[in-house]
Amino acid sequence: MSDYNLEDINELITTEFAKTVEMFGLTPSEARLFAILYLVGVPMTLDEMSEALGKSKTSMSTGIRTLLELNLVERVWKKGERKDFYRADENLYRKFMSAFIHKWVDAASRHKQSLEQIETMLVQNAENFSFSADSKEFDKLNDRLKDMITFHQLLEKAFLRIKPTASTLIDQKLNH
Amino acid sequence: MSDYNLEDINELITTEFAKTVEMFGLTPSEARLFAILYLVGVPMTLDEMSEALGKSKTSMSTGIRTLLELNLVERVWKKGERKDFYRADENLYRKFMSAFIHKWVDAASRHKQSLEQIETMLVQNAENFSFSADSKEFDKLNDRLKDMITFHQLLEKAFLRIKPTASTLIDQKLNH
DNA sequence: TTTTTCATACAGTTTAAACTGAACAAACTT
DNA sequence: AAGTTTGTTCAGTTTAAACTGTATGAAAAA
Repeated sequence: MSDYNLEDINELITTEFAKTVEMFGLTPSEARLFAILYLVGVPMTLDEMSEALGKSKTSMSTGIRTLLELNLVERVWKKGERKDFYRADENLYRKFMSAFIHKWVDAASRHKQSLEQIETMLVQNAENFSFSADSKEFDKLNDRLKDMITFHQLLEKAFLRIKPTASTLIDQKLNH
Repeated sequence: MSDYNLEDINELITTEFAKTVEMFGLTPSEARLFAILYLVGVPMTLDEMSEALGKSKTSMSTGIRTLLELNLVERVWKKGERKDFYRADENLYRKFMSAFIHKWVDAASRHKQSLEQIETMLVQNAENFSFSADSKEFDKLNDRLKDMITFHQLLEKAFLRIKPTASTLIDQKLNH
């Protein structure tokens, strides 16, 4: 039988789990940081993370800030301790889905608005193009813009439909 | 009234649309390439793309290959033409959702399998840890592994629920 | 108050990604 | 067959991202 020690296994799990975290748009470093934080389970200090990842404290500081902004990690206060402690939330699915959905819906919505503004602007300037060789190009652009805006609307809806709680999925299972 | 020419507006739309495409994990260059391809509407050659983006033909070649692999772009054959032509599919939503869902479900599934293998391996070596100080660590790891695997299962399901056709969304609208 | 301990800003360095031009190979033209 | 045209490979370069160490400031300890 192959024999691994727990450290090796920890390493294997971290590497594998980090890959999934990367899917959510995090960099390899950020993903690995989160993976370790989650696997360790107990809150860690910047120095401990630095030690665990073999990277500078500065890197940990910036990395943890990203994770904080995404709300994937939280700072915990410990009595009598001066250092900051951070821990990864237990509920992986809820946290990731919330962060992910929020980020996407938000971006899709903003980009849609921008395109709508461009469309308005284009239509306002319609006369400038209507009597020239640009007429056909104008029509095509207008057409494409409408398709893009529809695309963004569909994206928003699709991502909003993903419920950030696991319970919803279980409910649906029962309905089958 | 502000006056833009069509070229400026084209530029605006391209830039804005590319941002959305980037959300799907494409690099800024790839996203911009797709945006132009979509906006132009007609199939383009590598040289035309190179001209339109102000980048080398080599870049276009590698960029278009990525888009092809994601199935976001297709090669079209033109009678009497020696050059390759490429066009972006009309149906944005369907294409992007298909590509996206496939990529994600696939990755989630693979990573889940890896974690399951590690879990099996861990349990097989359980005796090695049961009588040592590692016992508690072993339990924690095992626990974490189970949570991760569940997380991956939920991810798979959640992404599979996103239908890659807009019609589904319309149907749901009617049911309200 | 002075000293220590911590997190973060910043400038400089290292590392990785994107990009380019020359060379090549395959397909076509003459 | 010889010469073009076209897409891709590859080595080298440029550009951008990641990372580090020193410096700074804030908070706690002495």
